Amino acid sequence: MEEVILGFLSSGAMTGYDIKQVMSVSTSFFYDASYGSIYPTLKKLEKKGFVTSKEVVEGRKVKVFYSLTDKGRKEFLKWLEKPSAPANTKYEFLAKLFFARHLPKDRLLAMVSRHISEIREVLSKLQMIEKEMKNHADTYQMYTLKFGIDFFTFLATWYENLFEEINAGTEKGEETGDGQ
Amino acid sequence: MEEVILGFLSSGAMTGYDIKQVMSVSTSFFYDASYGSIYPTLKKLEKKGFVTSKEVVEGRKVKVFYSLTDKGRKEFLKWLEKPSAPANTKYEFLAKLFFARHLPKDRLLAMVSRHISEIREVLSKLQMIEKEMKNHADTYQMYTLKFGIDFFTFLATWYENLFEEINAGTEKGEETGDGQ
DNA sequence: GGGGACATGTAATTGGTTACATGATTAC
DNA sequence: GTAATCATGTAACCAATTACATGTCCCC
Repeated sequence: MEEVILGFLSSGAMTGYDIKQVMSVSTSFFYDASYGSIYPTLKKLEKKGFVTSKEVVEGRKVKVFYSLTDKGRKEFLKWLEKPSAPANTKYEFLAKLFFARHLPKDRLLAMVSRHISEIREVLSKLQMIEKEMKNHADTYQMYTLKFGIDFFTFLATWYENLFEEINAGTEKGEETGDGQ
Repeated sequence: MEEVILGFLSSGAMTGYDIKQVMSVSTSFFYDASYGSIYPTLKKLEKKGFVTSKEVVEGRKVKVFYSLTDKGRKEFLKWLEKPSAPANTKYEFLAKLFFARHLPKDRLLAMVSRHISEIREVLSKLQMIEKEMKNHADTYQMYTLKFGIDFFTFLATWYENLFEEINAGTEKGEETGDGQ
């Protein structure tokens, strides 16, 4: 988290609020944070000397802008090159699929199709963002968006296949639900 | 987490150690936990009345077996049908890709290929598990494994494409690295 | 004057990890 | 006899969320 915030600040001073806004339209599908995490993290980063804050008065409102220090930039670049595991732990829906033998098939099918429509929702949101971002985002930011779109497309088709397979099983009259 | 443990117990009494073992060969790529999480969770579940424990003496060793109560089974089934978001937050490598403009391209390419080989490692591990599991896992457990294999295959090909695209860009002599 | 977006923050709690501590059993 | 794995657990710590608290600005 700390490093991601440094990353956002690497293209200029921002407020905590700004960071949250930018996150929610650019990285939220693979990296998100709440205000309750962002603000304290910024203070922590300041204490560590990775960022500096500047209060800017706008009318009678005071905004707090944070900017990277050299030390902070170094820290960020160090993080950037550090290898990171492909681990993608905690996918709740899949955990449910793992235990799906305890569910009657009609309920399971309902769950799967619900999941598919949620995936499709995210997908269309990402596609809208992609259109808006085109031009004023850099190549790599577009790649990550592309990843999101490709990934959720993969998910949608995967679960559509799953639906068909389960459905085919049902028609043949397999065992369903939880007798225990 | 609590519910996943209930899920494991739904097919019979197990020790905390057993749960961890089974997890690591069946769900670890989408759901994992440490002993320091499993044991306290089991005690918590017992306090809530979702499981009961039984100490079984084996030689001079004492194993603690946990089993589901009716209340626990109900809780588990309730969880199973509750909708869960497709959110897959915190994918560190993608966050790094998002900020990759700060990296010289050769370093980025090295990172990507490193990531690809880590993905391939997970993939071959999953394929081995699939062979072992075939027959003594149920349909749905095989589906989740299949998901893992398909997902990591997707990742590998996606990043291989990315590698080629970045590489093509380099050859044309694009801007590289971080001047700041 | 009320609702929504702007803007900043704290406190309580949750959910987990890592490291530590301990001891038995098995296999070499 | 010693290393690996089996087996259980606790304490310290950490990262992050939710809920709360406060207030401004702007538009209808």
